[in-house]
Parts: sequence; C-alpha cells; structure tokens
Amino acid sequence: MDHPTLPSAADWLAKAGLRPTRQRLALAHLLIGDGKHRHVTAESLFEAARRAGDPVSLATVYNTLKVFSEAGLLREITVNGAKSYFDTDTSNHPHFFWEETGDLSDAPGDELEIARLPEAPAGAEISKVDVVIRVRQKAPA
Amino acid sequence: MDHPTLPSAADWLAKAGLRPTRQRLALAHLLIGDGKHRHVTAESLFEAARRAGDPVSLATVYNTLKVFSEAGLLREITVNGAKSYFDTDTSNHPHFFWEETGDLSDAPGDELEIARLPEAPAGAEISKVDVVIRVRQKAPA
DNA sequence: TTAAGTGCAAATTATTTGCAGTAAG
DNA sequence: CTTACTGCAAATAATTTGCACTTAA
Repeated sequence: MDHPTLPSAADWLAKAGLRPTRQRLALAHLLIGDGKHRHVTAESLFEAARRAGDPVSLATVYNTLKVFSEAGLLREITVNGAKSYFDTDTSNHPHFFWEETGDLSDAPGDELEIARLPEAPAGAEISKVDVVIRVRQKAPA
Repeated sequence: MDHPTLPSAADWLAKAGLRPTRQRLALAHLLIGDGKHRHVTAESLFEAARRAGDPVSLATVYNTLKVFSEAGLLREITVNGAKSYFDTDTSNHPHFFWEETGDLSDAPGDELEIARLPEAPAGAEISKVDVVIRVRQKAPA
C-alpha cells in the first residue's frame, strides 16, 4: 500500500532517533503517510487516530507532537491564544490564519520575500521567524 | 504631572468612544501615561494596577484589554500557546520573542522589509500580518 | 533487565462567563 | 432611569503532569 518513494513512518522516526512504538508509528503514518503536508492540532490528530482505529490517548498525542517537534520532524505554530498547530512542512514558510474559523493553511512560501530582517540583539540568535497572515472573509458589498 | 503634549487617558478613551470609568482610566493611564510603548499581559497589567493602588479585578483587566484591542487602541499579539500580549504600539511592526524568558519586545520596525506578500485567497482580505522573530541566548562556545 | 513510553485522571494556566450590584449618560 | 461596566467565583479550554504499568532495546 505504501509507495516505495515515500519515507515510511518507521524511517521518519528512525532519522530522528525516536523509538518506533505502536502509537508513534500510527501517528507518524497519519501525518506523513501520503506524502502531503498537513496541519494538525493535538485534538484533530487524536480524532484522526480514533477514526483510523488506532487507540492512542490524548495525553500521548500531546506528548508525541511535542517530541516530534523537538526532534525537528514537525514545526509548531502558535497562532491564536489557545491552540498550537503542528505542520509537517518544517521549512520556513508563511501561513494564512482564518480568523472566522480558526483554520490554518499554508501560504505560498515563494510569494513572501523578506528583504531585510532586524538583527538579533547582542548575545542572541534568531531561532526562527514566524509569519502569520491573518485573513478574513471579505465583507459583501 | 501630565505633560500637556501627551494625550491623557481620558482623551485616549474618548477617541475610541469608550466610557471613561475609573478602572479604564487607571489602566489607560498605566498603558499610555508616559507616552512610551509597552507590552503587557493581563496578569502584568493587573499587577501594575495593584502596585499603583488602583483596585481593579483581574476579570476586568482581561475584559478591558479585549475592549481596548477591539477599539483599535491596542494590538493583541499571540506568541506562545498560552499568553496574549497587548502592545500600545498599534502599527504593523515585528517583535522579538525571547524563548527562554517568554518576554516580548519590539524589533525595530524599519529594519524589516517585506518585499512581497502572498495575496489573500479569493474572497478574503488580509487583516494583519504578524511577524514574530524568535530569539534565544547564543550558546557560549 | 531497564530506561523510555503510555494511559489515565487530576492538576495547571490562561481566559471567559453568569449574574448581582454600581456607575455613566 | 437604563444600559453599560465591574467584581467575584465558578466554568471552560488547551495542555501538562504524577504515577503505575507496558514495551523496545
């Protein structure tokens, strides 16, 4: 069923040196199984696992997403005061945040061009730059 | 004590059409009293009010900050999963977020230059663009 | 065997809300 | 007067944690 050119969930974990437990393999498969990037929250991934018939506790989903992010497999994006999204695309790219629905989607990364960036203050270094473009439904005339 | 060229807390509320209650005046004064921009959280402003001897409940601080933001007097910035910051500088400018301490500070706005921005998807419009530059202490060699 | 991973339920943190009382227009 | 604002305490939402059990190495 897996396409040979796609990295398997096991490979994905292995390259980060993470133990391939049943739960992690299941979540990893849901995240990268089809090779397409996606944005999940702990809650949405928990739901997806439930629908797929993989029993995983919500706490483990939270822990696993954090572990994946720390290992560089995912990128955490915090948009709203409350929710964290995790993006399987770890490259530096901007996001659209839909104010009405709370959804997050990729913005075409090649259409953002930052000509100059402020320098990090002395003794500090830039870890990453988050660009969130908040959009809303255009009001009907 | 107030410098005549600084807008008073009362003026500041008036221009947004907000009722000048004792609590709002006190919080407004703490926010813009000296004409300098600042970043506060509900908790930090609550503490500042307490220290200044202005009795205000935490719930009112939360509500007031939200009202001020909706009225365009403040700009809300959500950085981490948990906390919201409110900035008295409502212009579009980037921020430094200190990963170790959770502090937020202004980054010089004139050193950020966005050459191109992705267009909003059809039917949508850009409400604002948040640029957060995450910085951390440089590791000592 | 043994340190890491998991699941549950309870704990935490940031924020919101219901509702009775208080004050601004 | 009358509607908005305030304060408290309880409610909520997202996330984390303590601890006994399970599993990968």
